[in-house]
Amino acid sequence: MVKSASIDKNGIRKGSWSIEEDEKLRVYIQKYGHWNWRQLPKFAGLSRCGKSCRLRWMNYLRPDVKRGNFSEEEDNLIIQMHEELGNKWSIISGKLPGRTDNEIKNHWHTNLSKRVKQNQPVSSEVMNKEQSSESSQSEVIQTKKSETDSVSVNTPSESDHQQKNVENFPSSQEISCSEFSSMSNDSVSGMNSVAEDSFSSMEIFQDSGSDFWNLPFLADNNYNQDGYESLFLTEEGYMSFYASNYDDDGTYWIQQVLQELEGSN
DNA sequence: AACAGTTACAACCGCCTGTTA
DNA sequence: ATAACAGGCGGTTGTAACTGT
Repeated sequence: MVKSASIDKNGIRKGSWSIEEDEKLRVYIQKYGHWNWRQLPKFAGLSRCGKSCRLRWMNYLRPDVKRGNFSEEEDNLIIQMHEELGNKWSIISGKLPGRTDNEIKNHWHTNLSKRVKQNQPVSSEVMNKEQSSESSQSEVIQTKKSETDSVSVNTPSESDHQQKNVENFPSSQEISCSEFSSMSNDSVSGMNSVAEDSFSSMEIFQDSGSDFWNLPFLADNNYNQDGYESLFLTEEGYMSFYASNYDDDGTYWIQQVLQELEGSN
């Protein structure tokens, strides 16, 4: 269901993400945050462009991403908001905690747009039928996914690899922002050396004039120290940010939004 | 069982906007 | 004022999985 992995002419991996890549990205962001998407893949040891990393995190790896079938309330809200706003998926996703714009967009194109075209009233009977058949499928997918996730976490070689990458960065608990901003070049080059293992052929990118999103962070010394000052978000702070934006199933928010929409009509 | 058609969704691409120097 | 950068958005594509014949 995903694009097969490939490597483009610049040595950038494209296509489906492997479990190892997911784990590298997840571990890195949970530890350091996404301080700079362009530079992140290098420090995380990923042969991906920053844009690809951002998308993977936002649409798949983020801890608050809710997966599985859409509830009737969610469907109704999407249809109603799409009537009002059109294809403003990011705004719509903002009203559906745990749902990404990509997911909503896909769901719209594969299910809801047809339903709307056919002018089918959203009958709860039909919905329940559909959902029960859908859920049986998605449950299988979910089970498979969670299985692979747990396997990846427990793979020793995988965790060793992550450990290797992460160890070279000072932990967020170990170093303050001010301390880091005055880090020695040795420390920084130590970090760079991590990525150099993965990007030893970085020179090939230097003559590329393509869009910056497609390029991994070039191994130069002109790093922006200011940028690093916001690097070390604590994991707790990061997680609490997300946690504060949604409740368990998002039902409360959906009710609120539906009320708002009804009120504005 | 084999093949064709359809569906679902992860991922890519190009463009736009906001920020910064 | 403006150019470059960084992040974000929406449209589209590719393909695994599913369904029908």
